Amino acid sequence: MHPLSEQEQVRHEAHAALVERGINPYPYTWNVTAHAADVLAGYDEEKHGVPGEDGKEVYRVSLAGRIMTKRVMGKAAFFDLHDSSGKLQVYARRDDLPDGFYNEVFKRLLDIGDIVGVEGFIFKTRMGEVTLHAERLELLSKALRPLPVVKEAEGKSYNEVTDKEFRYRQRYVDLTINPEVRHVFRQRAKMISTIRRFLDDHNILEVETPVLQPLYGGAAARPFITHHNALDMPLYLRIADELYLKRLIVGGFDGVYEISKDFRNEGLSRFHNPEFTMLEFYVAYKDYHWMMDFTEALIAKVATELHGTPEVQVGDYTISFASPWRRLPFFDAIAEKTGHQLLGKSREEIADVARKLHVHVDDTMGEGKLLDEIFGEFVEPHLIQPTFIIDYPVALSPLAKRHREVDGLVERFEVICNGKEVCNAFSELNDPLDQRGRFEAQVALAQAGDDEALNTIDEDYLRALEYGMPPTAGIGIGIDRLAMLMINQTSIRDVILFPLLRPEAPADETESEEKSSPEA
RNA sequence: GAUCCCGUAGCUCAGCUGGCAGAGCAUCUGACUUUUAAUCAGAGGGUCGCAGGUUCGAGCCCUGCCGGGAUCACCA
Repeated sequence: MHPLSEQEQVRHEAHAALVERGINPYPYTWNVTAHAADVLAGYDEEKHGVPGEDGKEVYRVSLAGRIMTKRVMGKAAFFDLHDSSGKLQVYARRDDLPDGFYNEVFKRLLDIGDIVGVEGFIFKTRMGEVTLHAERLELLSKALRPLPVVKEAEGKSYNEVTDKEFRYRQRYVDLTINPEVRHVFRQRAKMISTIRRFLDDHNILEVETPVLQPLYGGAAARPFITHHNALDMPLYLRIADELYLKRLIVGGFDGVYEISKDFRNEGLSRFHNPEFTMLEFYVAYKDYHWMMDFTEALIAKVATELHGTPEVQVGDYTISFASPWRRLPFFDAIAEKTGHQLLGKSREEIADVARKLHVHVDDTMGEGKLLDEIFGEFVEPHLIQPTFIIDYPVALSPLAKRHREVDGLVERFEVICNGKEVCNAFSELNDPLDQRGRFEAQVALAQAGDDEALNTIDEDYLRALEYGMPPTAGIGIGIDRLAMLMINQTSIRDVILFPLLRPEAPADETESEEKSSPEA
């Protein structure tokens, strides 16, 4: 065990003293009849009175939560009880509690951070605060570590824990002391349940497909590799769900969706966590035009559920998710921002323009890559309101269907919002011969050294397509990035409960060294 | 992977030109039966991220390492 701080020693001693008195510091249940927020909403000064007051009803409740502040004044005390809904002040009086409890247990052995159950009646103090007058008070869980104490006055917080590392590593503490963090994750949950309900209501079936895959595909990214012992074979953690979900469309479902963790073995940043949540769905007999209408409706619905309006404040911008969103062809977007129309231009012409625009160019970059660079630098960061960028070059999109009118393009869109990609969707490529050709082009790229291109053709996926996949529209939506927008958070780590961090140094160095040393 | 910034008590932070390690909250002792950042009186609490170096002397300067943040690179 780590060496105990002074405050921890005090708490360990309190724990022992409680046991000594026959009080179990970790009892089994407490009958909760109300939450703090219910009480604050439900108390009515006209109607409710203290026991013995004529013509008034006594509002009795039983709550449970953490002691977060303690103001002791001799024979009576106030403390703030925080539960999942908020906080309620409790008034504890020596003479209203069992003999000795107030002086010897409450004052001496209960600390900030301890979880307690309180039963009593609600009244309003002289200062006008709705308060629970305790008639019964029990310890439900002793906190052996001191919780950082955050004080508040007139809407301002003092001594708030600001250290991001502390907050991410000990998210349980972050959630306990920062109510706005709980709010973020409630909003995230609401966002996901809204999406689920919307898809369910449209008869799109929720399915589960493999996380462990013998071949990975559906995106360009480096995978995590693991190993199955019994089969003695490598397995990859999925980087996307796409190819399995489309097999299910082949199988005859009209629509399927999956909300899943995907894994990409890449760097960490404000926008990237190695495991992240992806929503993908595929709907038969539809194309990307239908998908744009559907996506607008879905995301506007999410914004409205969360905020009561499709307008969302994101950083300095007010972003409106109300439909319709602007639909802007990829090449027109580049033309608009740079003045160069590159549609139909050769690789060399595009490279010339890129050089003129001071975009880094080298010989290994194909035209797709060059266009992507120009787009990423001159267009993407400037699109704040949600915008459909449509009709991408074929080279960038090995799983998308060729454009019905324009040669060299595919029917694909991305939604860009607040300067970042949130969705990627296509009319799905269902021609097995075309798909084989695109896979072969990927393999060629991989052999040329692109470590993100697929290096193996998924023959089973092609076999599925050869049986016939109906025309299908499909989309992937990055749930974490959508959450960042919807909840106005600037870092993906603030919308993921336990983001990946480097491991902490072992608490006891000497012990682990002894274990790992063969000579010890 | 690169660059810049940060790491001091449980928490928030100060620490000057290198000269005894500081404050508020929390903790402990005492007072106080409607307080609310409760108040009043007193006390204790430190591997200054880690390891070296320079110096009579290092929280402060130098080097390396560890951890975090931001930006970039990477990222269909």
